[in-house]
Parts: sequence; structure tokens; C-alpha cells
Amino acid sequence: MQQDSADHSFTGACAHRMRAIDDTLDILSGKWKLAIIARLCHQPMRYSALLRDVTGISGKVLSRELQDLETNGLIVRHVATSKPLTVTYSLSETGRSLTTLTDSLAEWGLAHRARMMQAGN
Amino acid sequence: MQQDSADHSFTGACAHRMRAIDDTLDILSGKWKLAIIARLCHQPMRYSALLRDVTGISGKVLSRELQDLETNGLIVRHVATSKPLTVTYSLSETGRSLTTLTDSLAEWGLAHRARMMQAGN
DNA sequence: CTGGATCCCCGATGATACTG
DNA sequence: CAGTATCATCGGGGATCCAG
Repeated sequence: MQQDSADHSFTGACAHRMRAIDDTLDILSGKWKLAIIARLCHQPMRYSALLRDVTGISGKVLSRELQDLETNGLIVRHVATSKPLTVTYSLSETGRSLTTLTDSLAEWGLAHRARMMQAGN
Repeated sequence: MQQDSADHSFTGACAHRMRAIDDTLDILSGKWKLAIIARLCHQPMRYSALLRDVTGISGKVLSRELQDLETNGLIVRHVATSKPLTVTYSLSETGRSLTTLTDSLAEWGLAHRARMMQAGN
């Protein structure tokens, strides 16, 4: 990794870090993935429960997002073939490892709101 | 906070937490915001540098994202009225407080890649 | 160099209806 | 209940050109 041309570009470990961040953002792309995961942090939830609690999401999009998350191994889909058909989603081990992230998210959201308050808005 | 109707919905502190997360996700919406912030964590950068380093972003979108971030007070725009006009972006205090988040992102990306490796893919 | 304005297109999203 | 299929719509995002 020579310094090649210009002022500041990311090289070596730093570029690696950026790639890692991009990877993560790619997997968690869209506005819903983390919102869904945050809900599942606390307890497994059914499709309809998610539809209720993830504010603003539509059924189709929820389906897609859940499929994406399952494909990436972040959540597990449990199907109970009872009469009215019950599907429950829960975090996989991998998904659970995102708790750090959702914690950061929640923490920052709170802090940010506090900042906005005292800023006079 | 009574338990109101059904099985599991989020109430009280938990709902608050969810709202905080949603707020954060809203401010950081889009695939680029966090990628940009991650770059600026290390040093202030110029428009052209960001255009080079944020892989895949186009000029127009970069402009928009930077404006959004500035509006939300996450970054600061420095204009040097030299002859060829130089604009530098850096994190504000608020923006710097997102470092925790980008750290989590990077960390998780690395860990996730490691998991994928050992999973056999 | 920065970045706004314009044109254009594809893919994401919502509503509705239908299946298992 | 848990989705899927279809259709119409909308806006994000790329390319290019131009202005400060």
C-alpha cells in the first residue's frame, strides 16, 4: 500500500475499517432493518406484532426486510403449523451481537434529543 | 403505564427507547450518512476527497447528504474563499459523539466477516 | 474546485386482492 | 394469521452541464 497520489486517502488499516463499516451498512441498509432488530432484542415477536410496533412499515416491506435479515443470518424464523398459522421471529446469535449497536443507537437518540432541548429549539 | 390490551407491545421506557432508536435512524437515514461521518471521524475532508473515498456516491447525492448533515448539526462546513474555492467538512461536537456508533459499526463488520469465514462460505 | 440545475430511469413502496 | 402477486406511483440517484 504505497501512499500513491494525493493529500489524504485511506490506506491500510484505515481503509480496512472503512470497508468494514461499508459492509455493515450494506447488510443493514434501509431504514427498517435496525428498527426491526431493536424490537427483537427484547423478545421474539410475531409478524403482526412487528407490523404494529415498527411504526410506518407496510406489510410487503416488512416481509422483504425479514427475508433479507434471515438470509443474512441475523434472525431466525420459527413456523408453528397450528391451525391459524403462527410465525415468530427472533434474533440469531449473530443478530444478538448487534445489541451493542442498537444500544448505541438508543443512547445517542436520547442524548441528541437532550442536546436539541437545551439548544433552544 | 398499564399493560393495556394485547400480548406484547412496547410500553413506557421501552417504547421510549424505540422512539429514540427511530429518531436516530431517521436522522441517519439513507445509506450514505454514516459512511460520510465515518470518514470525517479521522480528519476533516474536502468535498472532492469525500467524493473519492465514499465508494459509489455521486456528486449530487454527496451534496445533498452533506447539507442534511449540516442542517442536523452533525457536521460543519468551512469555506475558504481562496481563488479556487476550498470547502472542508468536519464533524461538529454532536457529530463527534457518533464515533461510538461508527466504532460499533466497524467492530461488528469485522466480527461478522470473521463469522462468515469460519461458517464455511 | 464546489456544487446547484436539469433530465431521466429504475427500483422501492403503497394499496389492494388473493392464497395457504 | 402470514404472506405473495399485481399495478400504479413516486422519488432516489446517476450523468451531464453550468455557475460562483
